Amino acid sequence: MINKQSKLPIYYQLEEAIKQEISQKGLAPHSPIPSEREYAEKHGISRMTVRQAINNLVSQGILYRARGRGTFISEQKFEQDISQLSSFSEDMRERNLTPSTKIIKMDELIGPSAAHDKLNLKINDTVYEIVRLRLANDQPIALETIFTPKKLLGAITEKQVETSFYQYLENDLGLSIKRGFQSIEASLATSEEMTYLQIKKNDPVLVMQRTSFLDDHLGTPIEFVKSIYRADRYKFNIEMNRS
Amino acid sequence: MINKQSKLPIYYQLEEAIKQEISQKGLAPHSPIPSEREYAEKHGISRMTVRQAINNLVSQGILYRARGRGTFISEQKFEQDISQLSSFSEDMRERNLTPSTKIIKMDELIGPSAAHDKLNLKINDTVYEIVRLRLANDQPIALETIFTPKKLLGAITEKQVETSFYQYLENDLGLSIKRGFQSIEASLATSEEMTYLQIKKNDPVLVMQRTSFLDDHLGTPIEFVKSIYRADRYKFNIEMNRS
DNA sequence: GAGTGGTCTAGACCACCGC
DNA sequence: CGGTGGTCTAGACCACTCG
Repeated sequence: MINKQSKLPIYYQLEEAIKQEISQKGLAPHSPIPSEREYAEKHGISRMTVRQAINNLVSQGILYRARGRGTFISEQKFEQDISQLSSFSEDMRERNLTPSTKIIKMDELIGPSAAHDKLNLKINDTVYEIVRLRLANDQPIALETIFTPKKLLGAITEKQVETSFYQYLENDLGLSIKRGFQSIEASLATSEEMTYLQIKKNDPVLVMQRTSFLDDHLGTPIEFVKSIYRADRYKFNIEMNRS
Repeated sequence: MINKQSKLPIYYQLEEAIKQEISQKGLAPHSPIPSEREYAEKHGISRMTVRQAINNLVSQGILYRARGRGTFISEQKFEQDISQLSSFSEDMRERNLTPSTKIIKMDELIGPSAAHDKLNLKINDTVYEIVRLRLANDQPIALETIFTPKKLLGAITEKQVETSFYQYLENDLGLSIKRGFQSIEASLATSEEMTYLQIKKNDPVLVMQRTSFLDDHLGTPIEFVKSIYRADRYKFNIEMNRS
């Protein structure tokens, strides 16, 4: 129900109410929901407020409108599922695998480097270099090298990067990641990579490089990471929109 | 200027006017634009209408708001640039390369197949199988096999798939593609692939598989394509949002 | 305190759809 | 035709930011 005294905006309460209504009644995709005027009258609110709630649900891909006909429930979930920038740990959990990590190396880099470039840093800024072997269900999947600026992280210990680096940034440091740019190519493993990943000469690997940026309207780069994935155990899945 | 007699909505005219204002005055990212009340008064329209225009520009990533401070211009382009589902031709042009195509094979498949599964078809539906070698600046880049349902395309000729298949679907058939789901993995080329791509044994390749869906609220699958890319000449670039 | 965006109201007219 | 979403108005009060 809508509570006009609540600190939460009415349109937001209505959004939640509509979402709940859909899941509770188990409404199927393409079933109509009540009209905007019905919602307005039922809750004693303005139609414009109803529209704001519905607009948000439409842009979340939960509803769609048809002029002259009504508002309907979208095809399930699909539209929300546009693939998100996700960490290795999140990715593995989504695949119903248990992620784990072995830290190989932790260093500090000073002076010019490719990472300084990618992270848009000055020459005398310090960069952490963290090399981790990532496993799923205890099987090696990827060898990952993270570069991240010391001035944004402060002091870090091995403990803090033993699990999800994104989780550390977001939950412990309160940094919010907005977007990432990544490239994916195929290659053959180097001998060091072969050792850690337990693969043979001429086994192909996927090389993913990513730069992630903060949600601070300056788009500050927060990490540059290069990951080598075993091609026999990993495949990228991406959902994309057109236009 | 805003024309209230125009058939175009006022908010849309204002959107265009603001975009033009930004590019004409060459306003830098993070500069403020006039307040909502200023726009309303200046054009003799309601503030809610101004808000609708600005909301649209915000969701297009052109502007951002800051409560109590104002509305500002976003960091250039970046936010709009979330990578789009694009065809080989579009992709190559974006990389300033000239795409071309050699058709290797055109067939019709009947009976059960992996493509029938991916395209959600019945057993006795006919599927076109089109194999094309894709080149950029006359260098072979990818070997591409498209599966697409005959019942949605009708009769097709080699001429029609000599250039961009997406362009053919969209411009000639008036079909609108909404989204695609793709996977990317690394592999070694088969001997047939090696021949067409002019690569050697043990040269790695990228294998991309994609299913594309129409914008028809049923999300009808319109193509399943498997492409083999030369790893030395091609790399996927993807921009993604988080949360 | 003055100005900003965030929310909300109670109407209105329109174009479109299906019967 | 009646009902729908699409657009628009002319106000209002709020929370927030900044000088």
